[in-house]
Amino acid sequence: MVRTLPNVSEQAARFTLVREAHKTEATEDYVELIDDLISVNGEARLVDIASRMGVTQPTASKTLARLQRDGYVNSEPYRSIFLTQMGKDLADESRFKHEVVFQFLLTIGVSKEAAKRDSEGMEHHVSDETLKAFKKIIRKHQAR
Amino acid sequence: MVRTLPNVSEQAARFTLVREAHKTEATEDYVELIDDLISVNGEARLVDIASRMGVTQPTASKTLARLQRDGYVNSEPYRSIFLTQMGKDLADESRFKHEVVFQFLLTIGVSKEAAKRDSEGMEHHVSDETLKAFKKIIRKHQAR
DNA sequence: TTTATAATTTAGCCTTGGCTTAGTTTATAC
DNA sequence: GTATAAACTAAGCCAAGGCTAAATTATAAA
Ligand SMILES: [Mn+2]
Ligand SMILES: [Mn+2]
Ligand SMILES: [Mn+2]
Ligand SMILES: [Mn+2]
Repeated sequence: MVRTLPNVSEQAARFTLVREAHKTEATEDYVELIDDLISVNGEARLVDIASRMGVTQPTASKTLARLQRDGYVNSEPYRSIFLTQMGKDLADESRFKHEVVFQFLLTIGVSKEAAKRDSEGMEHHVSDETLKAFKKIIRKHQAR
Repeated sequence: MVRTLPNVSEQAARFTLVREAHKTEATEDYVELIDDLISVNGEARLVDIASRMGVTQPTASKTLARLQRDGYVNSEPYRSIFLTQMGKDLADESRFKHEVVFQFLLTIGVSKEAAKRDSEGMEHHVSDETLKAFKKIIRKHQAR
């Protein structure tokens, strides 16, 4: 039972914000993965990006073309993928947020598997304020 | 710095799961809103659904046609929207999950505005296990 | 060094979920 | 009871992000 409805424009603004977040999700997940591949494998190949994202190679290829168009990556045809400075910055930021959410879930007693799964989606919808609250709780827990 | 990469198929499965969640997001948000409109206004009109979702009427109309096709709502042309039993069940489930996430954020000290904003996105990526952990913390906090 | 395999791209298809513009129906006001 | 306004639908466009099938390029093996 809902007795009152939220303010129309504020509710609309929230849904709009979630839609904005969805637009940047693919970008964040891709640059984070590319950065991980580079740091572990020395390079990021399309075949690995595709298999780790769980999509076909043509799908990954098309997404990477968008990322290149938008200035996050660059690459020569048939060669591996590099991050631009902008891409590297976004990767670092995304990984940090992802890690905080993951560690937070572990801290409140969620299993490692569930924490991995849920943080992959939640990370894109956590504001700086909420992230700060998460960090505080992680810190408090570590200090015991 | 990432020293090791996660298992390929497990990582892929997590991304696939997030993509699955995205597919049901619109449905969950719509049926929850429709149910709220019915319980407060007595009926759910397209014009209100559109303005509260922050989209144009044609966009809402098309989405509702999909929901009808998929068995969540029904309606006659130019008339208000009704939930099927399946739609009502999903609305209840969605609202409950949404409410738990919202209350949880308040509990850990996030402001009401940020909690409203973040819960609108997070709700769709929270597993039953995480939801249980959230509920436990809310309960603990209420008991003081 | 040729040949086979693996990686990548190209082309073309689909659904979702946005939009605008224009037409139709319903409700309201006079 | 008719005119106007509001609500809704129809048509058509677009981008993102999935897919398959086929062509191309690069790499590895014989
Ligand atoms: Mn991430
Ligand atoms: Mn993610
Ligand atoms: Mn909700
Ligand atoms: Mn939502």
